[in-house]
Amino acid sequence: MPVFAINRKERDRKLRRMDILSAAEHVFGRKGYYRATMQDIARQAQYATGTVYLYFKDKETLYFSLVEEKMKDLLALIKERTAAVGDAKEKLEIYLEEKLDFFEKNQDFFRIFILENGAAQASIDSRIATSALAKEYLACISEIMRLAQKQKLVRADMDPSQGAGIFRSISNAVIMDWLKKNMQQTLSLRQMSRFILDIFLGGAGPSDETK
Amino acid sequence: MPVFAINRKERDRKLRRMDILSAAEHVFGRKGYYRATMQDIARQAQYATGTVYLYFKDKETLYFSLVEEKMKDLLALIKERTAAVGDAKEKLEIYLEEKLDFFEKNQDFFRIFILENGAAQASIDSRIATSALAKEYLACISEIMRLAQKQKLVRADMDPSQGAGIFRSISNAVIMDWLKKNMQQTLSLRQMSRFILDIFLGGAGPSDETK
Amino acid sequence: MPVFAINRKERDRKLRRMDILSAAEHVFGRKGYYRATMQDIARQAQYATGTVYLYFKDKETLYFSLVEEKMKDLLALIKERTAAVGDAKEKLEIYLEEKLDFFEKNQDFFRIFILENGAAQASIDSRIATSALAKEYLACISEIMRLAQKQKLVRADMDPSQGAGIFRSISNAVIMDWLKKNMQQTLSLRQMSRFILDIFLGGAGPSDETK
Amino acid sequence: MPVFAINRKERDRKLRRMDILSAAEHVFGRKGYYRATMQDIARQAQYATGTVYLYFKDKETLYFSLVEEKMKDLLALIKERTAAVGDAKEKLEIYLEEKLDFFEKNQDFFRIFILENGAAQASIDSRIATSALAKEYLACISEIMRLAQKQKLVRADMDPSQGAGIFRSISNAVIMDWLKKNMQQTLSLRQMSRFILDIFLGGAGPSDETK
DNA sequence: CATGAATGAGTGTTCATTCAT
DNA sequence: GATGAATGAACACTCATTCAT
Repeated sequence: MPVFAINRKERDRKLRRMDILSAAEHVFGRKGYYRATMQDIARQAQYATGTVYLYFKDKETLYFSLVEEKMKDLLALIKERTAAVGDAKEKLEIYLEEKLDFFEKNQDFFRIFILENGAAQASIDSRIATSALAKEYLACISEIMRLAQKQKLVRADMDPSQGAGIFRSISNAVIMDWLKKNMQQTLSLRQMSRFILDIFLGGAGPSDETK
Repeated sequence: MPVFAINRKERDRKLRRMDILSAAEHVFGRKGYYRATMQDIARQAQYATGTVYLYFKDKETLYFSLVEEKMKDLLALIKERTAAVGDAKEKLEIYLEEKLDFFEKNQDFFRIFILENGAAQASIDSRIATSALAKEYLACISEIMRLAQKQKLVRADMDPSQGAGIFRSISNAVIMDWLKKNMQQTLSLRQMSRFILDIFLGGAGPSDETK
Repeated sequence: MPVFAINRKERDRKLRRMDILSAAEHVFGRKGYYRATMQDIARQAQYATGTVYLYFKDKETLYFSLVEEKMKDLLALIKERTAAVGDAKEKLEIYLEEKLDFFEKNQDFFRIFILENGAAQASIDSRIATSALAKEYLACISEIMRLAQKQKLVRADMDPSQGAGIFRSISNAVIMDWLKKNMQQTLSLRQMSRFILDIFLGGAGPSDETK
Repeated sequence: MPVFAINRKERDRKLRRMDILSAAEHVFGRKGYYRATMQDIARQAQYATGTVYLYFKDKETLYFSLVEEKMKDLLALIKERTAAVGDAKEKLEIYLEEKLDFFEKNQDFFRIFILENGAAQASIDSRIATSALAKEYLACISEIMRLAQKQKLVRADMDPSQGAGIFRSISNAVIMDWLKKNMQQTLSLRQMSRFILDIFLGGAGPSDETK
């Protein structure tokens, strides 16, 4: 019984934690870090202000927990599904599909992700710059990039991490574009996967067929 | 003589305004909008707090003046130099060179630019989203993109504004990369121009020569 | 029990609100609106600065809440007690007694009241000029004045609202005088009621008996 | 020549001082002491901010100089004209006429005067409370009041200073009323003189004729 | 554990006053 | 003397964080 009780308690605790993270995602995603208040988030989660502090030490911790956990989910999905295949092009396709699916379902988070990227890269706010997960995320793409070079899918004279940065940028740009143009959601974001890969590998120049 | 005096006054006023804008660029570029305080900026400019308010109505106005004026400078450079040529590829090259030169000289501002881009795109903070200049900037690249399509430089089945977004993303990614890796500044950023254009037009796949 | 709990909460909230209003009365009454700081008031109420803002949106709101609520109390007393009688002279007597009693107990507020009157009449500060309550207060006296004219207590050739203004002025002058001379409080202010009425109705000329 | 020069200088200085006082009257009269800024006043006077400080030590001094000098003018007029007559009633009439004339010509100042009265009486702001002139003004009316009692014009059982206070209050109330109702200025304020005196001496009760 | 009232440090902004020109 | 740009102290208000209930 005590075991069950503890389990229930822990489970409940996790549920509440998730409630708060969801609320935080919603609020941070709409207002950004500074304009979001802890009260906004607590209210959104239907808890009292103080309750949030039982689950997260402070605002910053809440924010980074959110970013880290979402990124971890995404990264886990990607790693899991790409691990199974050996072909670099297929890995890139899977990576894209997972990412697009993920952000189609987590649009609030995409806005956070974009800003966080910017802030991290610009090294404004000490913050995430040092996040292990952010590095791992980059490393994961870089790894695929290296493989792609070995398989002659990607030109050899390119720093894999730079390639990863470019690949990520293009996909982010396309997601952003989709978010703005496709507010009505008639078209699935996932369908952009092939287009992104084409652009990344073949560029925006006229397709080979035209040649 | 009074005419001179007036000129001197106006000139001095502009100089001081520039001092403050420079300080703002420095501080906003390092801390971001919210963590930067008006005192930080005043101190950086070696003025008293109140003095800043003689030149800018409030913090927001200071920030947007900075963004707008820098963007205007950049846009003016680009427009002026691309206007002279008719070839789309050459236009893209010039665009890149100007942009790279500009951000090599304005690294603090690049960080602001990136964040502002993110915020604007994510529609967080009403802010610049509606900035006429930001739109003009986008429109300028879109225009070149349209021309590039007409000249068969870029595939026809691509929304010009999306193409512009992708082009901008790639160049930003490369600038970011350069900023991080090239802190020692041994390599001129401008030299990345050709690389970026290659990637954009030809993709990251193996170069044609290898085929 | 929950019902009780809610009642207790609301009651406590009202009590705290009153604490703050009392402190505000004290401080505004001694320093006036502009020289009083929110910290003064918070300290006087033995709260932190921010606490005041939990009960009042801003300084202006606090000030006007104070003025309005006190005026409402006074007006309610007067209306309630004058409603019962039909004789205009008696109404004026009751009005005076209530007003004198009220300001004897609320001397800090009398100072605010006087200044507010002045500011409102001088139309300096947009402020209370439009206060519904201030108008109602005036209207209430004007109404009595009209009745007094019908009952031949007051000369017919006088604008009731002007009569009300004069009546109020005389009573304020007497209260002011009492406040200054009677700091020791040996004499009840209420006892000036008959004197004020005599002056208003019969003037400061020699009494009829002497004729 | 030097004598003339000095005279001219002094005369000019006095003129400029008057310019500033006029501007101060205008601005203080419309905005009140705290909301008026030294820049408002300087601009109104068409001088630079610093110039005001060449003539008045600080804001408070400027304000009190204004109040004192205007009051001195009024008081001088009243004293001069009442001195010539021996009849108390006539003195009161003259007093009223001068006061009404004065405030008809100095409506901005009347607002200041009213507020200052309130503030002084309420002893808010240490300020004028101790002003010798304000006391002298009161003393002057009190003196007339004493005479009026000796001449059986005013009932003997009334403190002269209180009588003065009441007399002043009634006249202020009437001026206020006139200012509000007579914005179009069709009726001269001076014509209210008899009415005020009637009210003060005979009260608002039905006139003797009706008896 | 949950609550939300209380806290008070921190920031944007104003404006009386000074002083170099 | 006149100017008005510069100063910086002062204040209203916000919000992350705490803690008594």
